[in-house]
Amino acid sequence: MPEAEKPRRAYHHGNLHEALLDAAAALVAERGPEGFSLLDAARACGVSASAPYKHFPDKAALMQELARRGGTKLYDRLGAAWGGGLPDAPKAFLRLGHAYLAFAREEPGYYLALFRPGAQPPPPLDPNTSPMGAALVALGVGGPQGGGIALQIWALSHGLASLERSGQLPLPAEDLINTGVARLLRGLRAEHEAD
Amino acid sequence: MPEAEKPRRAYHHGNLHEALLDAAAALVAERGPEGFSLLDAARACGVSASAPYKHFPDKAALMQELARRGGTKLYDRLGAAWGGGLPDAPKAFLRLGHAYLAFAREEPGYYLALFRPGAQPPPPLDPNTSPMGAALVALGVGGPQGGGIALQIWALSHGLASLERSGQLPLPAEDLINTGVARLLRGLRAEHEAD
DNA sequence: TGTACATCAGTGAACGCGCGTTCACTGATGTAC
DNA sequence: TGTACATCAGTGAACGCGCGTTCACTGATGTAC
Repeated sequence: MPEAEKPRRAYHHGNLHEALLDAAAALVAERGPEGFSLLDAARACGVSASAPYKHFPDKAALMQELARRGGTKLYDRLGAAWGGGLPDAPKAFLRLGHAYLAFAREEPGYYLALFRPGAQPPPPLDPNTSPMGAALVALGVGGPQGGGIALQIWALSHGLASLERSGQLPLPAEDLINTGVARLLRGLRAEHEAD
Repeated sequence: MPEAEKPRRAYHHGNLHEALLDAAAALVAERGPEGFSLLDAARACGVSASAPYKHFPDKAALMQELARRGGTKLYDRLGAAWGGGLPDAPKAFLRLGHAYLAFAREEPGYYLALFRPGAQPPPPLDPNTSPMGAALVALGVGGPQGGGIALQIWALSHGLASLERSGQLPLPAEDLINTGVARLLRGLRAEHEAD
């Protein structure tokens, strides 16, 4: 295998579209949403300031696409984690929480882009705009079933991810997910047994 | 009462310092942290662009002060809500969750300033920088006691507040706090009974 | 009570900067014959 | 296989803008005598 340059990007860079999104995700992860510029992204790709306009109509469109992809990525992870709810709900919910946490950790750029303050507020649980809502609905666990247990697990995971990100959690988020989800489910079961 | 102009601000505006912080809080609530300029705040106060520099060394200092005050406000609310843990822990924890939610709703500017992404990550539970940590420690419920039950209630409240803010909650956050906190505590109790 | 003066919160003009965006262009790629 | 040409992803100079910040200033306030 002679000349084993993997990216092998030509003069035309090959894939500026993807490279810009990757760069934007990295910059958002570093500096927060709104904390980066299109020129930063272009510089990170080694390309002139006007090059991005061949791939996105403007900066907002790039951010939007970043959020859209973030939604898809999260959706995929959650769907895989849920695994049809097998072998039982507690195990599946636990995997859901961990997958959520892992996404926030491993894809901070997409995570922040997805939940950036000031983002257009999507209609509640519209599968096209609210990725977690879409995931929950698709998984059949969205809405008020179980008195909102899915939403509580979601909120717990989201809250833990957010607090961990800002360095305010003195205990491992993993452990808090484990016992937290177990407690929520146990509490729910106790309600039913009380009937 | 002749000339009943309440603010009665003189030429020297009276209290630009406070007015700037109020304006900043309102602007952050509208457009998110980083989404406003010092000139916007000055304009909102009907004052020239350079006037703020008589009260804050620079923009960052204003933001910092906003976050500091947000911390104090939250701390006060939570302390009052906890009420010494009376008459019992479940009721006190429930009030804590509701107080947290109310703060995010009624003081969105301070809430966002306090948890803005990219804020300097404070050392875990340092009472000087992590207001919720300070509150929990001061209340005697911080740290790993109860397997982190306080942290889970905090994360649940934070997650619900955050998701409500972005319009992704199809059920009332109040109800989800009520049943969520009850479930967490019931689950915790069940753990102890199993011993 | 009245005058002189220090204080200090405001003004407004000016600056340098980085950003988002445009535009005419250029050079590599891919297709038609 | 070779040439002609359309395509299109890049360049780089230029623009207008709002921002953060500075500076010398001005006018109201408060205190000393």
